[in-house]
Amino acid sequence: MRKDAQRNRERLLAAADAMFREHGVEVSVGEIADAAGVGRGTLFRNFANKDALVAAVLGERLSEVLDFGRDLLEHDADDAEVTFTFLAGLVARQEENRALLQAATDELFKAPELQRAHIALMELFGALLARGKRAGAIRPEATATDMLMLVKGLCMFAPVEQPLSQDTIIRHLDLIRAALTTPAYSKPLRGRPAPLPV
Amino acid sequence: MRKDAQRNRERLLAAADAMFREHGVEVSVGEIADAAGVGRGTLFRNFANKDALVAAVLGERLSEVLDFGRDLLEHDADDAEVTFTFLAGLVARQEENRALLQAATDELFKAPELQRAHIALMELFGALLARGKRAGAIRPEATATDMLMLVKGLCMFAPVEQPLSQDTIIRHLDLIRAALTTPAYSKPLRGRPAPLPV
DNA sequence: ACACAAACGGACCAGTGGGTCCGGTTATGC
DNA sequence: GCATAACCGGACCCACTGGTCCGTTTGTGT
Repeated sequence: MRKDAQRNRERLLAAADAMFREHGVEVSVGEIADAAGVGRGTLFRNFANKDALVAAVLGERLSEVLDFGRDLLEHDADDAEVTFTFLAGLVARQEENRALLQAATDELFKAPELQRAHIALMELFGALLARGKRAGAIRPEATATDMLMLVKGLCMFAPVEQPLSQDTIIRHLDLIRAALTTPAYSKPLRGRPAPLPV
Repeated sequence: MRKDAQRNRERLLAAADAMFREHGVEVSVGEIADAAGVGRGTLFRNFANKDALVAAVLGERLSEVLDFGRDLLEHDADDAEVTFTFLAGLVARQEENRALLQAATDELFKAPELQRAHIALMELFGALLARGKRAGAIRPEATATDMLMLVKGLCMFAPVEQPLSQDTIIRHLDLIRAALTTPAYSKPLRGRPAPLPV
């Protein structure tokens, strides 16, 4: 592979990533190519079609999340809290990834590379929950799927163009906590009046 | 207003409703007009633009939900459970409305008619929760906004084309219940192994 | 029955999307 | 430094979208 080719591929990935974060996955391939400073032709030579590009970027993001979670699993000693530490961290950097997660349809996950990532993610969730359960902090019946649901709910809550307020995020994290926590460990939600407009 | 005009308007609303349910709010106006058996011109004479059509249908759906909730509020005596009865009912007919709810952006809610509906919805949520709290079943800090978040999370969980399995729905309802319920009232989630594929 | 406004519907428009193609350019092995 | 294949980029293509326009049809009041 010629090195200019590789450089262009990286530029494309970086540009796509940036555009997806900012404008959602709907941005046109043209805009991405422009942002990367290459022609459309180059884009399609590197990625068979737009979905392939999305999948590639999503794959990168997922592996970051996996790294983060595994690191936590290895170095965080607090069994009762790891899950929530993880979720908080996830959400902190989630604002950037919301667009991708929203685009993460089943269709996209047919790519074998992403399938592996997904399985790995579920295993990670399982491992985190297991520690919480061992400590008696997480309901024994809670599953990795539950956790995925809750996180997805947060990501999907609003369209990408409408960034989530800090308030919304905190509130949502509290809800997730309440849903997963064992009664003995449950803390009251932060009380706050409900603002009427969405 | 000529009566054929009115008939066409109703046909359009019905067709739009059906198409939105089945294919999501992305269907083109052309398809909607075709399904209604009228020309595009007729569509745009009744609704200034596509958003107006979506808003009109969404308004109808919302008012159904409001009716359902208010009825429950009036006739269901079980304070501790009304909220969950409502949610279960909502979700039962939610499969049909998911597309609309997913399309319910802030942009859309600028229509004053929808703004009123939204406020009414929040008041309904508030009233339902209030009864639960009175019975000690709902966490006192839970707000209408929380409830909206949880419901939205369920609706947004997957794209419209991918119908939610009964399993997913039940599971999600359990999570919502866990998140809103007071420890004293909490029941264990239905335990079920986590299927790996999304 | 008739006249006429109201309503119709589909041809049409401009804009935008993903994806292709090919004449020119550039890195690389010799 | 040269030949050559890999690689480039943007002009181009077609499908499709929301929205407009206008010649034709149709309901309705008299």
